[in-house]
Amino acid sequence: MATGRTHRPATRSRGIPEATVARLPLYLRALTALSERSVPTVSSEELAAAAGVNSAKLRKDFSYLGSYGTRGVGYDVEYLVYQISRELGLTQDWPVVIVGIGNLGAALAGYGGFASRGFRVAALIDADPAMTGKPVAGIPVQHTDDLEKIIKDNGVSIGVIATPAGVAQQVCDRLVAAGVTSILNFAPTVLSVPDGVDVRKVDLSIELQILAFHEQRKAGEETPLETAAGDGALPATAPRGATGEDSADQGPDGDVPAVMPA
Amino acid sequence: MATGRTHRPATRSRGIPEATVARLPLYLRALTALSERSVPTVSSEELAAAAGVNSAKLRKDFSYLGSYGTRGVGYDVEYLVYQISRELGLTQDWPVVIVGIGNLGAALAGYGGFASRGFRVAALIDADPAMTGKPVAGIPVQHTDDLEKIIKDNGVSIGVIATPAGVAQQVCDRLVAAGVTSILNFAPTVLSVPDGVDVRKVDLSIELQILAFHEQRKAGEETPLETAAGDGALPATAPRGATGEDSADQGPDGDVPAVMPA
DNA sequence: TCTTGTGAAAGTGTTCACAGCT
DNA sequence: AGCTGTGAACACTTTCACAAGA
Repeated sequence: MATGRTHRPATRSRGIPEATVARLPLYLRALTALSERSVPTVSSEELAAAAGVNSAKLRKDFSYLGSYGTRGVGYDVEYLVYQISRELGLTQDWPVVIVGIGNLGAALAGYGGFASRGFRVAALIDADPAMTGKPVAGIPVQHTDDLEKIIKDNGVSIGVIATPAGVAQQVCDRLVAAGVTSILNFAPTVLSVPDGVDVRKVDLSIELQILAFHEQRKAGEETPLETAAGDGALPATAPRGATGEDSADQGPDGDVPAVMPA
Repeated sequence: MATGRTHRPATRSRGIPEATVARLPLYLRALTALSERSVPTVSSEELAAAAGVNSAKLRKDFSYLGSYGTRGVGYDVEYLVYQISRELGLTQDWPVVIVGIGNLGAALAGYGGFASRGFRVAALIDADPAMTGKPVAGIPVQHTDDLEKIIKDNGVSIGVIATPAGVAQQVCDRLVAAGVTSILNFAPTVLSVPDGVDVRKVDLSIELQILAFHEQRKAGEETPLETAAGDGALPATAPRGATGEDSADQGPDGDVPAVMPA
C-alpha cells in the first residue's frame, strides 16, 4: 500500500456526491444554451433531456444543491445557471498553465471551451528552447526553467499536462512543489501526487479501448455460440508464454473465459 | 448515454462490470511496460501500484476474466497481456475515422497512442474543401461528401468526432447511418444515437470544471463570502432561501485521483 | 510460506414512486 | 393539475478478510 493513506472515513459532511459534481457541468451547458435562447424556466424533464440524463437523477442531483425549483413550474434558468456556477467555483477566475506545447498542447491552448467558463490560459510552458517566445494561440511559450516562477507569479492552482509520458511525472512534481493542487493529465501515465492534490486524466487510447471492448461484444452477440461444455478450457493452470501465440484467433472468439469456473 | 435501456438479455453472468472494463486498459498499459522490461511475473500488489489502483480491486477485476494467476506467485506478464488484449478486442485491427480536422483533430491524427494498440486511422474527414487532399500526420484529408463511402470501403465501426459542437449531431447521424456503432465524441455537446450505438465523450471543459469544484473546496475554509450582493442579474422571481448556510465544510477531502466512467 | 480468488460487508450511485407544494 | 423534492428500494462498486492452493 505504498503510502499510508488510510482512506477517508467519508466525512458525512454536506458534501455533494462525486457523480453529481461530474454532471453539474453538463447541466450548466444545457442551461446556458436555454439562457441564450431566453427561455425563462425549464422542467426537470426538459432539462434532463437536453443534458442527456433522466429526470429523476437530475432532480436528485439538484436536491443536493438546495431547493432551487418551484413545484408545479420548474426551474428558473438564470437562477440555476448562477447557482451551479457558484457551486462549481466558476464565479471566480482560474488561471491555468498548460505544460507541453506539442500538437495536443497547442490544440488545447486554442480550444475555445477553455476560455469560456472562468478558465484563463495564464501561460504555455515547453521544454524545447526553440519554442520559447513563439506565440501559440496568441500566447508566447515560456521555457520550463521558469515554471516555478510562472506558477507563483500568476497564482496558478490548476495545471494541464500535455507532455510525453516519460516526463509527465517530473513535470507533475514540479507543478505540485510550486503550488498547483489540481492537475488535468493528458499524458498516458499514472501520476502519483501527495494527498490534497487532485488529478483527473484524459486518455484517448483508453477511451478507444473501452469502445473496442463493446464493439467486439456487438459483433459476437447474435450467435449464442455455446462455448460448449467439455471445455474447461484454457490452461486453468500454469499460464505459459503466449507472446507470439499463433495469433490466428481474430474472429468471434467464442470462448470468453468470463465467469467463474468454480 | 447511449445504450441506456434494452440491454443485455440479462442472462446472468458472462458480463464484465463496466467499471472493470474501464480499468483493463490501465492494467494493460502497466503490463506492457513490464513486458518491455522483460519482467516475467508480477504480483497483484505490484501491478496495482503501477496501475494506480489497490490490489484487492485488481484481483477482483481479474477474477471476472478468469483465473489467470498462480497462488503464491503472481501473474505471468505475457500471458496476462494476451488475455486482456483479447478481452478488449485488441487482437484485431480497428480502422477509425476522425471527422473534423481542426487543431484538435490534427492532434488526434498524430497521436501515437492511437496507432499503438490495434487502432489504425483509416481516414481523416473534414468539411472544408480547402483541406481536401492536404496531408495531416501523413494522411490526406478527405471531404465530408465522401463520408459514407469512406466508412463502407474501410469497414469502419469506430468514429471520432472532433468537429465544432454545432455540426456534431449531424456528423454523428451520418456516421451511424453509414454503419458506425461506436463514437468517441470530443465536441462539447450531447449526442443522441439509436440503441446499440455506444458513445463516449471527452470534454475538456467539464474536466476543468470538476477540478475547479474541488479546488474551491480546498480554498474554502475561511469566508464563503457572497460577492453576489449586487448581482442584479438574478430574476426577482427566484426562489428564496438560497445562500444561507453552506460553508461548514471542513473535511480535508483527500480524494481519489483519476478515473471516472462516463 | 506467500499470493490469489472470492464470499460477504460496506459504500456509492440510480431509479422508483409518491408526498407535498404551487 | 403539474412538477419538485425525497425516502426507500434496488443496483453497482469497492473493500475486507480469509480460505484455498502453489
